[in-house]
Amino acid sequence: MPSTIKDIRDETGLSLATISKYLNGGNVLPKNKEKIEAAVEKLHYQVNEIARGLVTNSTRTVGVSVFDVTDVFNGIILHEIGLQLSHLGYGMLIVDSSNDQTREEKNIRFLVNKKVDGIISLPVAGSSAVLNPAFAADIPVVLLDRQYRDRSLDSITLNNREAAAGAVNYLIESGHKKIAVICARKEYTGHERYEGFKSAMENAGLEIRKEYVLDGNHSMEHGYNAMHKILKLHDRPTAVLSTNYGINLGVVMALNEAQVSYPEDISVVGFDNLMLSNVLKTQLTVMEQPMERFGQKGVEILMQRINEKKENNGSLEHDGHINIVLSSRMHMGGSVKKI
Amino acid sequence: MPSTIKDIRDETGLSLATISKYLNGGNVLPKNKEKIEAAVEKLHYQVNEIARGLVTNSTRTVGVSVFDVTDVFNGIILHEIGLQLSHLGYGMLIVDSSNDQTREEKNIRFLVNKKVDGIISLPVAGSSAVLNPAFAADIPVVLLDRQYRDRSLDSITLNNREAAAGAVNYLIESGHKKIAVICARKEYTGHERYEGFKSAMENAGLEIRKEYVLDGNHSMEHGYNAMHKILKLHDRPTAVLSTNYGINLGVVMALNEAQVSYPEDISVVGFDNLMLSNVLKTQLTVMEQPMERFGQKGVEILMQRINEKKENNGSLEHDGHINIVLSSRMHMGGSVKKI
DNA sequence: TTCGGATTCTGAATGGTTACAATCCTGTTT
DNA sequence: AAACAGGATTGTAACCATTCAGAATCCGAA
Repeated sequence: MPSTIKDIRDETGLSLATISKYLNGGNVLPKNKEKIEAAVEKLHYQVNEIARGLVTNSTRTVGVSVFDVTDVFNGIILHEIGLQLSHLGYGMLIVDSSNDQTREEKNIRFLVNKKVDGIISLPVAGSSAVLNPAFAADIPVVLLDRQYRDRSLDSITLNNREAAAGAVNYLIESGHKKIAVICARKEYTGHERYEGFKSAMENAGLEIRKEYVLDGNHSMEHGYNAMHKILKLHDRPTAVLSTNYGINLGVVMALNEAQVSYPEDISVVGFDNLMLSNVLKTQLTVMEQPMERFGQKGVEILMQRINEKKENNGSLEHDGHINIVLSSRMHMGGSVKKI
Repeated sequence: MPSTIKDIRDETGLSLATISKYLNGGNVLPKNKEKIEAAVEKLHYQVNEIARGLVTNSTRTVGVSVFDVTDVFNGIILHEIGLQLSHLGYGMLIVDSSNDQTREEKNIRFLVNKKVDGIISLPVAGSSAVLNPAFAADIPVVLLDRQYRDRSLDSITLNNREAAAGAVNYLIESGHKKIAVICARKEYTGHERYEGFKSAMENAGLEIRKEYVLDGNHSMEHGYNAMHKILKLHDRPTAVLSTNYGINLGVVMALNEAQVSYPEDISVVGFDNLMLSNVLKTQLTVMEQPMERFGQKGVEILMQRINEKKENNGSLEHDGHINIVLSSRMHMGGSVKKI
């Protein structure tokens, strides 16, 4: 039903090659250019991307694998990636692993089958072996937010350790010594941030008390429960570091519910603001991630790899990997008291 | 680099047609079956979906257009759609409109260009004209969550009016007469829910006071500000209806901050629970949407249309449209006081 | 031998791109 | 003025990986 390049040929009397050339930005005589344009207009012609993809061996589509679509963080990054890609005329095929590595493996295989030009992965974690099908097919991959411990790959991550350490140092400078952390050590970023917390405490010669380390996962629920536990301690810390947005939310809810106010009764430093910031009477002091930069840089590096591959005639090899480490910045709220 | 069906031919000595037939489930002699399987194994052959798509004129990909990827509601629905599609061997091409109709129009065009087999749209709103390219290309479309006012299309929606009316009736049965609503009348679901509120009030012969209708958008911020406004009224309502999850969040935060407790000081009925439910000491009574059903039904109806189209060999015509209206159910929390 | 069902093969088709050959055109040389 | 060089434009035909009618072949039974 939709018109093809052959209809344009019949309409203009030109050859397929000439039309194709013009459609791809080549030079043709002015009068032919007009003929083609008129025919395209008249027949509502649109290039068939599938057919084009078959011969050029490229789909102008990148696969994006996320560990959890329902996560706000993922949402924001997807948004930015989609924006960047659409500027470049690329589409994105999104697959969701629901934090399940088996699913992730299937998803990667699926993307490879769909012949995506590249893959951006916000990995579940675990082993980089899930990416093997992509490597076997010479499809460039860029990691976002998390890295693998067993293999070095192109990646964009946050300076998680420095960020957490910075937050802790700020608390220390403000006079705090008894500092608790609500964290998720088994998650990649959670682990890194805990390590940052730890080294800052150690550098300052401060004790890390066992009951001040509330380990769980990056969720509102964990933040809420952990904060309640902290409030019940006979020897309360004077400050708390929350290592994730979900945890922030839970912390604030628990504080409100217990009618404990910050920074008067306890100081809080969190990670990421998002919509929370619009609502609180006293804004939280948080380490902010440059969310949009994740998406932008991810697309940028991936495109670089895709182009390199084209120049190498399809072979994907380069020496070494690009690891971009984004800086967080401290957003000053009013949730830390000087003591 | 990856092996093609021709490599299988060279390996087995069979013809392309026979191999293709077997690969698509046809009958071949046992010895040939073995040969093919061995060759496939040896060469790691995978069908090239692009080439197959070119000739079968189907991509086994559906386009999903969402009004905002960063919205939790969208995230959950995407998750479910992805799950269903992957069971069927379909992929999803997600495009994000950021609540911008111009972008939505571009996105639809993009999906059409990518030759998706069908489109599921959680529309921004406005005019159904944005879908014209899809109709022109005979691509089936199913609407989720929202409908257009200017054209009837296949859709899955919630019984928004009944849901809101049910919530209000429950408040009325509990003895409330002064009921406020925090809503978003310019959004599709918000409008419907407000209408439900209105008719329930009118049926009960209750007055809708202007200062009890807090109109804005479906956001935490609006819920927060509106609740604060309500608390400042000299003649406070005894109950509040929140028409959206974001609003719920803001309402709870405002109440906590003002140290007004529910249901003692004021009763609250909301929409949707999500992670909020894990956290509150007193759970909110809410109208719950069957989120997963949106995704499931959406995929189901779309597949039905795709198959109908195949049977009609390529023509997309059917008499009438399917409108599935999902029922919400009331989740009893403890946020409503009998008075 | 013939018939007929099952299987296999041939070759066209899908909608484009692209290397290379052919043609056109203009300006320069003889 | 004719011949020619050479760059720009156009056309021819192969190719991409697959599917699918329809023709050809095979094989066992009658």
